Amino acid sequence: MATIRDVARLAGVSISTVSRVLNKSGYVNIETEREVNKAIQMLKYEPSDVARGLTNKKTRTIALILPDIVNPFFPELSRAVEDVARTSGYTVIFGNSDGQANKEKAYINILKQKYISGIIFASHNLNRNDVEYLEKIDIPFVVLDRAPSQEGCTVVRSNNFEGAKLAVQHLLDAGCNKIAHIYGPQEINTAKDRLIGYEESVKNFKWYSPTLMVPGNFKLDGGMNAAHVLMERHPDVDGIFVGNDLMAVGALKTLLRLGINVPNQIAICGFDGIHLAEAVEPELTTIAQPIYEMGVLAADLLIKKIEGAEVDNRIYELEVKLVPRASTTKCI
Amino acid sequence: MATIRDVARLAGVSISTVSRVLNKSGYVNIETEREVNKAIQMLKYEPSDVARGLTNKKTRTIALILPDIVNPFFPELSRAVEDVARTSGYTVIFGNSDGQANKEKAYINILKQKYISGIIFASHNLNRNDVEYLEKIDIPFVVLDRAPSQEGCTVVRSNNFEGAKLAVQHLLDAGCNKIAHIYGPQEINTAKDRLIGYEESVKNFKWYSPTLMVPGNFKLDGGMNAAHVLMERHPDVDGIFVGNDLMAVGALKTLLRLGINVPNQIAICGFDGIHLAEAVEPELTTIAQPIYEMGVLAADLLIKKIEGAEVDNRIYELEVKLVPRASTTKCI
DNA sequence: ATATCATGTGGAACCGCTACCACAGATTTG
DNA sequence: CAAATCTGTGGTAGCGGTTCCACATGATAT
Repeated sequence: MATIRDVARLAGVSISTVSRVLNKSGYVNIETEREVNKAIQMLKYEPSDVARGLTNKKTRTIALILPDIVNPFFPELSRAVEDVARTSGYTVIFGNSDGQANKEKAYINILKQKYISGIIFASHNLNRNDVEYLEKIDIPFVVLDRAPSQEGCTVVRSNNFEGAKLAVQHLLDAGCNKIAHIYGPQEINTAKDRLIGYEESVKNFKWYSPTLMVPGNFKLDGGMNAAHVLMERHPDVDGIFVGNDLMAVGALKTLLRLGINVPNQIAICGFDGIHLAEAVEPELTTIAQPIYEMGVLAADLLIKKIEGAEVDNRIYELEVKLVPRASTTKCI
Repeated sequence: MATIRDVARLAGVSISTVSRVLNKSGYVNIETEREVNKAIQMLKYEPSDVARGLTNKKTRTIALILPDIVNPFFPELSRAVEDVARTSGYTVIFGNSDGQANKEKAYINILKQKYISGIIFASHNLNRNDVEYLEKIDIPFVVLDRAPSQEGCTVVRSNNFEGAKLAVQHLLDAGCNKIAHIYGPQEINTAKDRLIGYEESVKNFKWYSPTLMVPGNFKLDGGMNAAHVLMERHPDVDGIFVGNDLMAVGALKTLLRLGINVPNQIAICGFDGIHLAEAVEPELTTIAQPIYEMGVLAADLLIKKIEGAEVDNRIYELEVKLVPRASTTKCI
């Protein structure tokens, strides 16, 4: 591994000069620059990121902390982040927090020691303290989905409330007359917003009842169980808006097993827009979040912050989109 | 951020001594050690990984290069790698190569500059040159699934050949009398092994014909298309062994749409054991690879190599397991 | 009693790079 | 024409660690 000294020696200049051409900083004679570049080529020299990191306190590495990469929402998001990072010359470290605050804290610490350039938190548990700490140690960060109570964060998310209304409206348009909702853990903001959106949309219907809202855990089995509960409580529902696609697929399974025709007897609409929704039969209608775009935006914002550009510390809200598929297309 | 010097000053010793207690190297008086530790605690000191990296050429960071994290096989694998890494004090960088050799090369270069400690390649395109290069620059690595032609690599994979035989046998046991196979890209070793396993198992049956083998791309749509092709060619098949779960789910979709009863008219068996197989209805019988264990093993082996332990450069082959589910459980 | 060795500690070079400072000659400026 | 400014380059002090070497004791061996 050639070092900057080797290049300097070969080019017959000082290391300062090499550093200058490397960083395009300060004055360098065009001739000299050519010589240096020639030497760099000959030695196949590449500056050590680690040595740079030591002086700069920045390592062109960003971290992505998410609850669990196995949850199908996150791979696509990660892909987006990695794509942006790579093309911008960054590298990405990923960590699973399982939504546990201590794992997150531990990661923050490790990342600090590594002079990580910035962090993206996906649906996590940051609190005021964490935010203050991150600001104190001066690590730029962007939050996905969940806005810490404290203002002053850059947050990327999509419009869950409107999405929920969209879902209900779609089910109504599809001819449903009694629409239930399976909701996710209420500690999670997105789940809450979707629940509120549902409630708001249906509360004035005569058929509305609070018992139409059944809790789930945002996972497959949660959706399966919730659908069972729902069928016992309200055998007459003919439409279900499920808080996320994973649970919606679970609910679909339950209904199919019960011999219920989807969509003709009961229509289902999910939320998220993950690929899984297209894998099942009938394919799942869903309110699609622009997952990839969210990842891209988060990564872009983070990199802007890292590189010192002014970034509004506000909530960047992206629009969701109804994707109608077979699970809500009743055949007359 | 406290540095080692701060600790030394507070403890009233030299930085050499602090370094010694940090690394438990050399002699340190038990008293002194206590003092130093007290100072470390008081200052909340944590050594900088970057500075350490500069001297050690190692950064307690491993990289995981995979084709595409969006492919449902990889999140689980990644999770395993990250779990092991974290508990061993390592951090993981991940990169998507899309199976493109140039992206892989680019990553190797970047990782070298970052003094990465080691790399795990998942189903990638390493060739002799790459292997030689990695050995030359002395970066430990482990390969998943695909063994580069050159020997001397540590490879983790599962027994795809036996798995395929298991699948065929299971379909036969389930009462199938004409079994087709949808296979994956033959550049991929695993796909090839599974195809060979299939062929070997069925070639002596009178119903066997090479046209029972239909190509797919290891993706959902590939499975869908292949199933169509198959149904036109051989409307009388009553069992399909599909080269991976993703395509199997696609095939299942096609069959269901054609109004074919699965498993009664046609039974389906996939390969991989990804969660998706349980999300569909009927649930998919599959030959499960121990995905998580493979990740754990790969990470363990890599870390052993990094830390200088002797690791056999051989193929570590794990057993697959038949997981019978509804898609092959014919009702009489 | 002297040589040898295990124990304990500090000094300083070095890892590879950046950035500040100093210096010198060429150009501008007032 | 002296002063100020621009251009171009080299020297060197860090960044925060690790590690080798030197040195001082007290204990053990010969």
